[in-house]
Amino acid sequence: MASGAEGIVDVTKPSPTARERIVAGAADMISRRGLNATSIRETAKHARAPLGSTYHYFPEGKQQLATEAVRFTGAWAARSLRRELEAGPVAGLRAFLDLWRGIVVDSDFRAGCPVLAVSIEEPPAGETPTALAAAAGVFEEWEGLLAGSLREHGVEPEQAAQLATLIVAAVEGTVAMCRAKRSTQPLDHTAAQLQALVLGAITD
Amino acid sequence: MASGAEGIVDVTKPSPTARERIVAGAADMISRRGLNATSIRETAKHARAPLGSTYHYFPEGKQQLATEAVRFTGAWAARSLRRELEAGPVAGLRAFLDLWRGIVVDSDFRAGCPVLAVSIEEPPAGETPTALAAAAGVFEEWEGLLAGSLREHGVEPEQAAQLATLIVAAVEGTVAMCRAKRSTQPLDHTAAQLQALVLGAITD
DNA sequence: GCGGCTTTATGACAGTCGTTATAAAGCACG
DNA sequence: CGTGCTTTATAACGACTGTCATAAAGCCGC
Repeated sequence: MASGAEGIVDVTKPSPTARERIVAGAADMISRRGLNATSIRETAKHARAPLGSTYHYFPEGKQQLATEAVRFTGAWAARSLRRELEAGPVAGLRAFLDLWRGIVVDSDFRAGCPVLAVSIEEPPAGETPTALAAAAGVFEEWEGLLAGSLREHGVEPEQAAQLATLIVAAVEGTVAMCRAKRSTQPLDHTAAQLQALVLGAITD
Repeated sequence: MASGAEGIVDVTKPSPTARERIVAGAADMISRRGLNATSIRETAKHARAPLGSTYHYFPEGKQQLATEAVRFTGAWAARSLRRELEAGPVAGLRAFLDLWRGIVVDSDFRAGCPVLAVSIEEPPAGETPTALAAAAGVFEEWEGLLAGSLREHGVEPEQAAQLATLIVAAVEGTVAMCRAKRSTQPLDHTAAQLQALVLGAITD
């Protein structure tokens, strides 16, 4: 059975609740198949939870589940990013890259970023689904963390914001390219370029 | 009705055949909803072609249609890229960025890149769908064009290859971020950073 | 033990999906 | 006129979808 979710699940908690398992499993499945191809039935089965439970925990249905999956992944990456950024932007960048490299490699190039997957689903006319808004928020959180660290190391605010956007966008795009090519070479290329870029931007 | 396909269709050809309309429409729909959410029925309706015609022109079904849609988009972007790169890597980069900016803006942040959309669909166990392989080929073609131009302007081969990967990945990721945020600001950030990067890398 | 809440279980609804089969229509060529 | 090929039309197949309703089970504090 698909076992990629374990990479995202917080292993410090020994026995996650059924609700947490559903969210983590949904994040994993969305990162593999996209939002539309992820059915609530399989999500429940993947978490060994009954279908009824899904609508018990997420009464607003699929949108709510997707929204929580996006936020879950966002917080998971932000946690790691925040921790590693204490050692500076280069260390944070490396951690961010390694995080997604792990997802891609461990899944044999079958999983990626669920936030990206949700971002490229066409919203219904006239409205913005909560999951899409959550994806925008996650991107902003990641960018904010990176930009803040860059500023703390002497990068001008505007330059820091631009560079943070580039980092997040490049990593997301690179993960997708790695999946298509079934190779980590794009990640190697992007890592080298981004590291040199950050090194040249900071003042220490 | 959705009218984003016109941006991709070659307007120099006055009356595209039914087959071409189906492919262009499929590329547009995949760029909006992803591969799985794009049904053959709607693809046919979108191209004002009967469902039966779809299986007449694409006897291998959805995979074949997706493959041709990916290649179609890849060739369309490569054509523009090749033309603008004659004026140098900076001009090529700008054209590549503007190309996708147009898709995003004209669709009111509802469309993106179908190549990326196909790249993030989980392949069936053990095999690589032709559409996914086509996506990898398109990425490689775009990277090759950019890297070649960079080399012609004095960039070392390895550096050129890495920078080309970064450009393609960043643009793809940025387009997705623009859709989530419903804003072109990510593209502005990425454009500024990539332009400065290319300018600093070339020798003229 | 026992009400009252949370969670699970089961089944059904109307709809869409990819795909195939079969037949009708359009149409160029001799 | 007719023959043969391309294209369209229509219907059907089994499978899957999100969602909801309803009932059973589990489990808490009292």
